Amino acid sequence: MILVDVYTQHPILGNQTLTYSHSSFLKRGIRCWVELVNKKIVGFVARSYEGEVDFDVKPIVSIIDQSPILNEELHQLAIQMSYQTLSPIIRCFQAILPNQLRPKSNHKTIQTIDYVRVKDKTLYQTKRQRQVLEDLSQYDSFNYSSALKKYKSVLKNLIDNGAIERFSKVKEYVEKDIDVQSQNHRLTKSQQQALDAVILNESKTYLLFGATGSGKTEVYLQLASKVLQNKKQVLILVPEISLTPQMIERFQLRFGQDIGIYHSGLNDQEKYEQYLRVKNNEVSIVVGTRSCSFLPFDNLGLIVMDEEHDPSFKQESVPFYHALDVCLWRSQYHNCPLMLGSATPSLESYAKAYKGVYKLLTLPKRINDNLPEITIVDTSKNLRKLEYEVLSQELKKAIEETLARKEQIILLLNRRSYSPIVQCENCLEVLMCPDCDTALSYHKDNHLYQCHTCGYQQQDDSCPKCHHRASLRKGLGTQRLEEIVSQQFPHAKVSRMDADTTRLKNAHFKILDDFTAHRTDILIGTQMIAKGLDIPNVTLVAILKADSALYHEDFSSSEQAFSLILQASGRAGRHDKQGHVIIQSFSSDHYALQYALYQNYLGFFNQEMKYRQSGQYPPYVYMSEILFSHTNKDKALEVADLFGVEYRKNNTLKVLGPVAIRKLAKIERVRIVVKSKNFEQMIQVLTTIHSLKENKLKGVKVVYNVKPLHLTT
DNA sequence: AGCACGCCGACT
DNA sequence: GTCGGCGTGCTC
Repeated sequence: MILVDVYTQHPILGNQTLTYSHSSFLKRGIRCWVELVNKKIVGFVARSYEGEVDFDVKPIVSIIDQSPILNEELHQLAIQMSYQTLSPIIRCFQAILPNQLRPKSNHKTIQTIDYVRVKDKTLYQTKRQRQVLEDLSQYDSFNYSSALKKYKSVLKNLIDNGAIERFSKVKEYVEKDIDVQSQNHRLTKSQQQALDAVILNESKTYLLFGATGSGKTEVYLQLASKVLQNKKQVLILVPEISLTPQMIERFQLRFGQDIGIYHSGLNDQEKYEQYLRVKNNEVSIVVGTRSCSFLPFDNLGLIVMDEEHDPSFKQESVPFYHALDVCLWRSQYHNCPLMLGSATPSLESYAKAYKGVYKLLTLPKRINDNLPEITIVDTSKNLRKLEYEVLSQELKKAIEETLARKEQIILLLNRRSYSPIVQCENCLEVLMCPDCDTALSYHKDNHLYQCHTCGYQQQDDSCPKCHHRASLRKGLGTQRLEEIVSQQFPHAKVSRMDADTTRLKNAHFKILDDFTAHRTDILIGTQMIAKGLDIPNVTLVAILKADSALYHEDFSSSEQAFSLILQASGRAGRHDKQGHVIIQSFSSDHYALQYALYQNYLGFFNQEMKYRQSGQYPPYVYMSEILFSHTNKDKALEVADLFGVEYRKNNTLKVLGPVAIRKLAKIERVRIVVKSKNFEQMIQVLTTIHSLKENKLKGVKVVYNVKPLHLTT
């Protein structure tokens, strides 16, 4: 009997396969329909062989693919990723494949378009039919629905006769015509040095360290055109929000239509079209976000990861991979350089560059030599005043002056909603989400109390404790900030960009477009507007609660705050105009703010590395987070304890926890953190203990977040 | 995850 | 004697 082992999308089966029978051998990586407890699900062939088993095997229902849908490289990558992230391999396949091809049970069908073509020109009965055949024989193929509109029933008759054949093809990307701009792009001396330092056809990682506006993009562009001349492919990864129309345009103008763009604004079909263009070698340069790191290039010559420090490169769900690890792996496989670029590199990357693991390339100063002036306003003095000022006197004055000069302003506040805390006016009880350990936020636009972690909303504002009205709205969110700014500056046009206003497809493009075209004066937003924007007329950027990132104590909170301020200040005065940055903060003497004030990355790096060393945090150790979840807290704790005891038996690991953390959508969660000096060893210990104890889980779900960027709260 | 099996209390 | 509560265990 021919047996086939398949991976299936099944929550409890980790990397175990199920065995089915089939009439012939199947190559690994072929998808098929199989039956599992009366349900038809998609399976992914792991291996097939001749053999017998002692249980009843069911036959494979049907085969989906004629040939494997993952090439050898991506198959190996999936195996590696599954090992390093401790995630089921099927989840890695899913991450690698475009949604349309994912081995789930409910995948959508791939869109096809129907065409007609002439098969036999002699098969006509009427004059009209002869005419139609004559018309259509001019084309290799003709769109079916437009042919039907044109020829109506004559076409149908000809199809019935067999004179015309109807067939379908997968819907394909239609190439756009773009004029290529062939100007002379002069490089500065340091840009040229950076460009010359990169060795093509060799797997090496470079860190291009340069402030915003120092011309990193031009280095990428010139490097890319060198690689394209060698007939190799280029992958450029950017954070989602940096993929603005201006950025896309810049690449398109340089390389013409031979470029793929991949962002979250595309739907599954559009993403699949881009995927096919890469697979069929129709495109040799792609600019896109995290998921692009898996595109099926067969001859990569360069990978660029812009804004390398950006947390959006790490996926915050299973398989919790970091695009940087994927890029490192692919750079080795294709023997090509990997270039990381940032003004505020992650501590880990800069430390590697410092040690010589990565080659450090520095772009020293802004092209126009015009750094913004940064001011810190200490709002802790304000606190004691009766009326707490949202906008300090200094900030108000700066806004007025900027508006008077007809220049634009960005206000950053890392909290959406109108007010993030709602209290009962009688007993001061805070309104909480019934399903999560999260306070409800008040949204003024729809008068709803919403939970930002699970999406729960309610209209009722009665206190669950004393049934009085909960009408004390405390704290400041972007909605309220928008209201205050509009009141204080009635002549300014204000717009807001946060998760609430960008929910609709392409909504953020529109908001940014209006701001770029100066149809709005003041843009208020959460940190999504801190990155990538390049608007010449913005000369004032203010961060309203710069230390909010420093509050939730986490090993990386200083790094996040420092990077946010420097990224945001990079938005101010990027061209000939003098920029100004105002930072409002309660803890103005914090070193992250002080080093940001002087734009001193190296100073911050050195101080932060001391803290990381004394606390034994990354990059001095490798860290993993293990999350246990169940509706019942005691059950989750019990299983976590079991794992914790095993971890502690291994003296190469430092183990923290287990501790119960915030409940999320009725699911109780328990966390263990382990640290190790040796990455490989850490993975092996976690893997061994997992296989030892996985039969003791009893419904408790375990997920691993290897090398988390921050701890789960 | 679902779904069947199974062992104990409340009820026609 | 039966209906149904949900604890336990399996899925090729």
